[in-house]
Amino acid sequence: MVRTPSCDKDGLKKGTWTPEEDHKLMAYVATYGCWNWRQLPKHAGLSRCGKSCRLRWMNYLRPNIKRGNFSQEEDKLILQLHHSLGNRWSAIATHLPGRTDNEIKNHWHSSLKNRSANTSKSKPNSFKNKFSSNDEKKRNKNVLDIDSVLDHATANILESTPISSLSITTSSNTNYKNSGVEDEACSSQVTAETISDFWGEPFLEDFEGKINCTNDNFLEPLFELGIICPPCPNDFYGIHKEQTYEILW
DNA sequence: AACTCTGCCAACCGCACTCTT
DNA sequence: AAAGAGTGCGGTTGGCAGAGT
Repeated sequence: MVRTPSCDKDGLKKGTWTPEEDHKLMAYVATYGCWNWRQLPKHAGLSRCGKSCRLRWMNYLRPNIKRGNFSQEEDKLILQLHHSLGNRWSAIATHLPGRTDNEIKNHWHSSLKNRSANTSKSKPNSFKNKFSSNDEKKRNKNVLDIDSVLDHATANILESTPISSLSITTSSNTNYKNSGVEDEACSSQVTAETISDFWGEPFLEDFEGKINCTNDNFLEPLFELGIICPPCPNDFYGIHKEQTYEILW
């Protein structure tokens, strides 16, 4: 879980992310998107490798991440999918909205693997519910006040970017150690009044409220922030080049 | 109360794949 | 076609917290 902060040979920080680092990453991604994970930490003022930033964003900071206990339906689905897909966690995760491959993988190794083994031995009701109130408490022990993060992001947007008329609606729930905040799920809205042609750079806009994608990496955050929507709601993360996306603002 | 054991899970690592030049 | 860069994925590690003794 919590790793002792340390630095690698390049002076890049490793280990647990601090709230300050999360603030920086969220503010940067909310403003500029994740256009290049390798370059991102440098521009965001983070002493982290791009890989670490990507992992942190994908698994914890991204909007719409679902935290807390896995429901029985989710467990059942994971078991079914694992039976047919094997350890292809990312493929399994696509069937569980809001769950990350890492979370599913951890859940499998900590709980479902044994359950699966027990089931195969035909031992109905032989396992207890592993998610006691203590487990739930543990899961929620480090929840970040996402509103404060997004307030911070808004401040950064206003201070450092020329983006205008940007309206971002997002929700998330992120754990922190000793944050003292226990919201299970938070939502917030970020509004900025300035804009540049930044958002236009990676796209070819046809001025009819549509975007033709030329760079995959720019679209996902726009989906997640509710700025554009894909042609098909079920294709939220199925970003494709040469496809037209609708602008929501 | 103190110590040990165990479960959980955030984060790292290395490999594979895709894309660009 | 080959090489390099960037990204995604799955396996594994490390350490905290709670349970047990």
